[in-house]
Amino acid sequence: MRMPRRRFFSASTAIIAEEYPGAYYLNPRSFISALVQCRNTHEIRRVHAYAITTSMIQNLGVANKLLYIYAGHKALTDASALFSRMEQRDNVSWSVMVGGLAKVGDYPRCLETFREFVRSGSRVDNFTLPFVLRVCRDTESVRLGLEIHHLVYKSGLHADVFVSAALVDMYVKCGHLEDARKVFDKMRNKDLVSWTVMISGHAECGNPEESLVLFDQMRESGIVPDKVTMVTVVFACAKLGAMHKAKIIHEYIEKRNFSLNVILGTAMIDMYAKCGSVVAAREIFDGMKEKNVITWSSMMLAYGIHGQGRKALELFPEMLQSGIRPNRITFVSILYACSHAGLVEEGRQFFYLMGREYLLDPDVKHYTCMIDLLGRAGKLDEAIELIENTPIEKDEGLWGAFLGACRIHGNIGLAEKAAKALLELSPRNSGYYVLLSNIYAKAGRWEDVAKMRELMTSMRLKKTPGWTWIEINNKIHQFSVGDKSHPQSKEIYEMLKILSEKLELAGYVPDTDFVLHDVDEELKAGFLYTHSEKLATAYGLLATPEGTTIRIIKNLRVCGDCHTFMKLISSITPREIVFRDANRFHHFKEGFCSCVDYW
DNA sequence: CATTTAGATG
Repeated sequence: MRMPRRRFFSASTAIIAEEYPGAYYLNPRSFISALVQCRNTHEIRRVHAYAITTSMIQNLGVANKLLYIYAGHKALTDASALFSRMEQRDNVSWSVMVGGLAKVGDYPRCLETFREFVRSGSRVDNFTLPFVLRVCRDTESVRLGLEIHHLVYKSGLHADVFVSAALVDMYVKCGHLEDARKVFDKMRNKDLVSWTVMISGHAECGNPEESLVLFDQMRESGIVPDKVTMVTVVFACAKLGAMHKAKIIHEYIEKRNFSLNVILGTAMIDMYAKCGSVVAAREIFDGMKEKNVITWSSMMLAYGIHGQGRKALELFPEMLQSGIRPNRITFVSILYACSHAGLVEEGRQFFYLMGREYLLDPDVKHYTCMIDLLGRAGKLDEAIELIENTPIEKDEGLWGAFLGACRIHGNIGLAEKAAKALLELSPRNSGYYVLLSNIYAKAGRWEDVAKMRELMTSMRLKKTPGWTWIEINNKIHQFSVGDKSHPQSKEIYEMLKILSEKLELAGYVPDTDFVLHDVDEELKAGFLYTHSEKLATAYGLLATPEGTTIRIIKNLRVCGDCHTFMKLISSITPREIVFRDANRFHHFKEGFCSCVDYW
């Protein structure tokens, strides 16, 4: 009878071999191959035990591989135990330990191990440095990053792409974009990873336009993007909100046959939603084979920011049907959708459901949605009661939502309460002073408005400059209040003049409550006419053929007067306006806005 | 025997 051929290259073989100690023929090479096939910590431990009984553990390659495999399964306790018992260690052993600790996020021990490594007199190498650089990923640890950067230069390792790419990544994660750029510019061989890190860094630090420029430069330099690059580019597009660019990126992804895996697909749902097309987002969603809880939550949020709360709610049972359990972020999306569509009862039900059915304790984000939901609906007393009775710690977002609700309903007493809390939490954020000031202005309390202004001046706070931009012919045009820098500025202002005359005939009265200063009405109206969102709208009307949807984006919340203005534009011209503000989308059509005037 | 980059939160 022919015996089946023995396969030595599997964990099970090694484990069987353990029961047959005669199987001494396993050499280090096959041992390592066997290790790679272990599926869980339990199997690794059995092979480890066998390595000890056969003395194979004395082989440094075997021991290092064991360390590596333990680390790969996040079994750092096992790895540390082995590491501390190893009689000899080389750079690989140290690197694997440092890397493993960094990966599971145990930064203190990672750093401690790295220091011990340096003290042991070993030379740091190009493998250890990228690992230890992972420890530095916030503004506090950037000092250590600088130290390591210095070490890199002293050791001459900056020539290594892995080391340089890790340095670039470190600076980006710490928010030091200029330093990242410096290292990046000096690289000789800029690799795919360092390009990708630069692209995501710019998107995260508020310059997504530069991300897209870098993406083009990367391709020009002959580097072919991979899935990860595409995710970061899609993320940049979402930040930018540029529909035209989004379509180009989408076409590129299709042309290059990138498979729509769950991460890329989810990023694209978010991109289309934030570029103003919930329909396109839904198409991506429907076309995805694999969906996880993040995919579902993103689609619900997409409906939420477009004010289509009911559709977000419809997805919930479908998600359960497909076997996905909601998590806390799913509930943030759901509650957000409820609040932006005025679905008070539904929101309440989900708020209780999350605790009762899914045993998720609502956190400050969920409370914020509830405050927003109740506040918009005018239930300010109920909202403040919820705030005062909750055991959770209240943050800026929560009080900010409440203050916003007080503004809508003109409740000065509660607004002052919210503002007091906010100014304690964040005394240097000018937005809250402005908001409170607007509330005073609306009530005609000009003395209080003046006080707020004085306070801001004495603290040297400035209003965050508002800017609005519009994408025309694949180019981005940006406007600030009173802006005259645009080459077609003259035409834009003429257009605004014509529009305002037409609108006034249609019954439009400028709502001067939205001007901070106590100046006479005519002058106030003058300020209003040059708000950045009006300039961008006027330019959109000028530069695109009739009937084209105008898509604009603002970095702050839309001004109330501009909101009225755009509603009227959509009634006197055959235009739809899709407007993204810092908070949500407004779809203006035939005189109405999808937000039903709550925002 | 080892190395870096990825998606959702008023």
